[in-house]
Amino acid sequence: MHNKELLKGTLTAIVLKLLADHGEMYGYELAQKVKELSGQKILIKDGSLYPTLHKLNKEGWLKYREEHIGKRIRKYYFLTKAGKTQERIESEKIQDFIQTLKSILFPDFKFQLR
Amino acid sequence: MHNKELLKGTLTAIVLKLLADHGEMYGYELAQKVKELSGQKILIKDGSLYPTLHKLNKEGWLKYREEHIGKRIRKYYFLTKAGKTQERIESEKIQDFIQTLKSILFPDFKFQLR
DNA sequence: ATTAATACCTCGTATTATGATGTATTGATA
DNA sequence: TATCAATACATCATAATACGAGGTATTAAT
Repeated sequence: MHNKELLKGTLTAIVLKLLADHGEMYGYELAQKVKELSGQKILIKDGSLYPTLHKLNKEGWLKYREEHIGKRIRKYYFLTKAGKTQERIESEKIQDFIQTLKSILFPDFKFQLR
Repeated sequence: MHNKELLKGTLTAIVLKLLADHGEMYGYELAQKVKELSGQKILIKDGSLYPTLHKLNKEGWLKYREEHIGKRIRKYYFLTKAGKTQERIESEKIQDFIQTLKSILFPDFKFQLR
């Protein structure tokens, strides 16, 4: 994504959504999935991802279990009950945001269905 | 808009787009128009608007003429040639951003037309 | 007379993704 | 076997940007 500022406020929703869709995932895997789904346009950096995962964990929206792959550690994150609720809230927020943005930037399509 | 962070990076595009659509407008009018078009969801604050207008002016994307309404001053802003070009660039960026976001958050609608 | 709306402005603050930096393992390849 | 890319985690200072707080002043409404 060329303009980094546009991504502000979206990372929480993205992480919650991916975990909702794919069950448990580890950090590196999440970043790869975002890259894949976005057609290499959104490249989540570790500097963003890990602090976000820690924050969401602190909020009580996700937990993790550690898995030892050889000598390497993976932390598989999964949504809590509260996290599943929050995922719906966040997704709705983004959808509403998109609609609102469109109403200003593309007002010609005022009556589009989605 | 509930989440302020989501608006980050959109204000430039919004201002350029409104001026492209409506010709010259003054600051206060721009804020009102955004409020109206967004169904009162986006309330641009003076603390954001005026610095942005000054920045865009500095970039050479818009100029203004002053009009004296009684003892009150209005600054009517309008796009320069460069500003019109930039407006298209910014709008495209936002549209691309929206598509990319959708591809992650609403992947079910992968083949939607818009 | 008082208040809300209009109309402009500046500056410090909060938020958040990133860049820089670090540690370490594993797989590929020359 | 040495080197490099990819994997996998982490922390912290920085940059960008909308906002809040504060300011000045005019005009319309009550």
